[in-house]
Amino acid sequence: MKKRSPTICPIVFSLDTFGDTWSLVILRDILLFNKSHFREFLVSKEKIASNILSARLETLIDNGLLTKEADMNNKSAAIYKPTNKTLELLPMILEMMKWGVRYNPDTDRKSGPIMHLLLTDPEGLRTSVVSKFKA
Amino acid sequence: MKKRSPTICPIVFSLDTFGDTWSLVILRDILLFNKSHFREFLVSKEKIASNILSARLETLIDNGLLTKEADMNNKSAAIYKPTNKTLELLPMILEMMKWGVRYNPDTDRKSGPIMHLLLTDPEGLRTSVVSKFKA
DNA sequence: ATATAGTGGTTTCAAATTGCAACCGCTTTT
DNA sequence: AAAAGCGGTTGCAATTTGAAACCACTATAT
Repeated sequence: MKKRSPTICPIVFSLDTFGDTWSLVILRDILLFNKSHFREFLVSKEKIASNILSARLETLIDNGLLTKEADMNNKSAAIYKPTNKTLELLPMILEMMKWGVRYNPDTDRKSGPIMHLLLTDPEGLRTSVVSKFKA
Repeated sequence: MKKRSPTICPIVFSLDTFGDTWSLVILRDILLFNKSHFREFLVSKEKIASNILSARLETLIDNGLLTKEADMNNKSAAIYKPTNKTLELLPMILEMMKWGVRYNPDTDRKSGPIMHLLLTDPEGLRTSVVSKFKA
């Protein structure tokens, strides 16, 4: 993943931190779809390649957005979790989703409680995601 | 710029629409720094190459985020303007900026009224940007 | 204990994208 | 008539991506 030099612009900083094709897809899977394992990220509809996934997880950890810890139930398994830095990204992610729903005619509006909450009570959705990981 | 297939996910839709390395930098220059000409985008600190700029402007127009019109003061000049679709992206952009300011120690917090407004009255900042283009 | 399947990856390599630099045609200014 | 401004395009090398195969280790089933 390409990097620009240190920037004074908050937008560019954000783009350099998570603004590639895959990082937000991974964070979505973690924050909204309760995924935490390498293999789970591989099977999402967007079909990320395992080498790319590996690289992105590494930069997300380097950027302080994810932690990696051992799964105590399975020595060969790793668990990826969001940090506070990532949870504080939720307002932006929810605004992005609102915009996406508004302009993407293919949006899956009905299925699942997430889309419904997004449109009726986004702040409630945010706090419920946060509390899921603060627990 | 790479594209994924039609998606039901609002996040992926957003990423496919403006989620590359340069689109939000261009939109920032237009929305916040009052730029509208090709040459103006070229001289921003991030140093976008002219061929890439050309390609991005084209996809932004194709995606309905920009319009291109002739500059009546100069036959060889073009003016790029944001659409409503872009103005509705401001909530997301402002949340992205808030997060960037919070986590980027290099952020230029003092200079210019934008950073001050972002932290004290983001909604006022949003409406002032909108009215700038609705006028 | 032995084989099978699950886990988190790495390696290889071709194809696509990016980025730099030079160049271009048209218009406006001097 | 010359020079500078405008919005680009072209050519090409370097980087990044993506698909597929492969791998070492762990856990499970027989």
